Amino acid sequence: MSDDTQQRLLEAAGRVFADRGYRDATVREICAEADVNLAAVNYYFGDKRRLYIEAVKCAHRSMIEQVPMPEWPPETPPQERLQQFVRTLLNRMLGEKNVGWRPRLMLREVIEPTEACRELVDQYFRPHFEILLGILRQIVPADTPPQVLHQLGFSVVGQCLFYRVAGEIAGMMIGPREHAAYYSREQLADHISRVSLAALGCVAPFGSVSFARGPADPLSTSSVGDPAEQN
Amino acid sequence: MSDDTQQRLLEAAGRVFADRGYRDATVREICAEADVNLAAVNYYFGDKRRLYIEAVKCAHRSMIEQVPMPEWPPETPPQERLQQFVRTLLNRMLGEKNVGWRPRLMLREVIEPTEACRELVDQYFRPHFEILLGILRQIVPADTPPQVLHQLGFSVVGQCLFYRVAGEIAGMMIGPREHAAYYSREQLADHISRVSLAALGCVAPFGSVSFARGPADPLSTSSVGDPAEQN
DNA sequence: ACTTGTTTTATACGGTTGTTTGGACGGTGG
DNA sequence: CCACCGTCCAAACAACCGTATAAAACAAGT
Repeated sequence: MSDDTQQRLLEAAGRVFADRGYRDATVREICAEADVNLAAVNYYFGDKRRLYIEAVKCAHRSMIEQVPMPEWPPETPPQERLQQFVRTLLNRMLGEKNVGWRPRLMLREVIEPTEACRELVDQYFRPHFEILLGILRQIVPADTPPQVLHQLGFSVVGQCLFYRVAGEIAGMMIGPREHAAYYSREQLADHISRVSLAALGCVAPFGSVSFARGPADPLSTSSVGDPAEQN
Repeated sequence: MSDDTQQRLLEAAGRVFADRGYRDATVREICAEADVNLAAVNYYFGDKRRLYIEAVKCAHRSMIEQVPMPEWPPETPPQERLQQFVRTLLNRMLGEKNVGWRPRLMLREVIEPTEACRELVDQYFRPHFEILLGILRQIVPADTPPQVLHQLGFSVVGQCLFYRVAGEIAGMMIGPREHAAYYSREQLADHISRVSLAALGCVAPFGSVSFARGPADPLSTSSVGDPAEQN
């Protein structure tokens, strides 16, 4: 039964690559973690590089089925879809309880793409980005140029990615108490959804007060009126 | 004069560490780049790790004076300040013409903080974040809770950070033509400012047309959006 | 039981790494 | 002139890396 050791090797490789990086991770440590012989990596994958590539593929494959995208009934309003999309995205990026190494491994691939990257883009990132674009298309005017739509998508994704990339730094800046009280995944997802929907004009903006008394701008006066928020 | 070789060593270390990573960068390559003897790193810094720490400090120190924050006259409207802040942030993150290694080095430190990190937070990130918070405070209502303000700041920073972290992937997804046409720093800064200001209610939101003439949408008034709810 | 093919093991090899060392060089004060 | 001191250099060191190999263990068909 080679399937067992091969699978165990893939998972151990994913873990070690994720928190040591490609060069820092040694095949010896990976094999020790997987409890297989040192030569197994050469026997099954031939190479450290090919082991890495397969580990990345395996990681993203099992992450898809771990946190699947929600299925919406056809009449679900786009605002609700966006909110749930953000929630799912954040859950994937921050990782589930004991598989936190998977998103970390993918993040490394995002920051400096290797050979495993193109497949990751085609099979993982682009399909999900298309879902997001589909949601946004239902919200913005029909004549919105595609590049604007794309950058809107990147704005949503970027807000989520921030807490994966700089979460530790953010925690340092606000202190542990505020972090513990206001940075759960649900709270973050709610905030990001609200910012995005406000930018899209679906919910009330954050600073409507100073907007109400701003300079007479034909664009802004004709837009969203004022949801009675006069604090 | 040791000061010369020491400084040259620091800069070369910054460059090599930035695009090779800590472990991948060899002291041999650093010394070759700096055109000094291999033993110099041990003579001046004692250790590879301490050389790295000093290189990070040196990098962020010289980056501050490279792209300074704009000085605003006291009556500058916060909208304009935010726009220029985003522009500066983006310029720093994507790097100036021939010093692109500095932000890359700092990004590595953000993603997995080491010993040099706390100093970076105290001297670099927090002061600039405070500037951003000061701008936002002038826009949102006075009774906005601090944690909401902080997360608004993170939403702005996150949108910028995205193009530093995932810029390559983004380029893969949209194709080289759209990237060349719409992803200059000025265009990205304008987009991010517009999204942020729209979320804050300072400019018209993106979906105002479809929002204004759309069917009486129950969501925008009752379900998701009503700002009466407080978390 | 013997052969055949697959999987696992122990061990070895060449190369690269960070670090150390002993001394050469070149000014400076006595 | 000489000893001194900070700086630099070439060479070497021990440790560890990825990879290769040959033999052992195993499974299964005949």
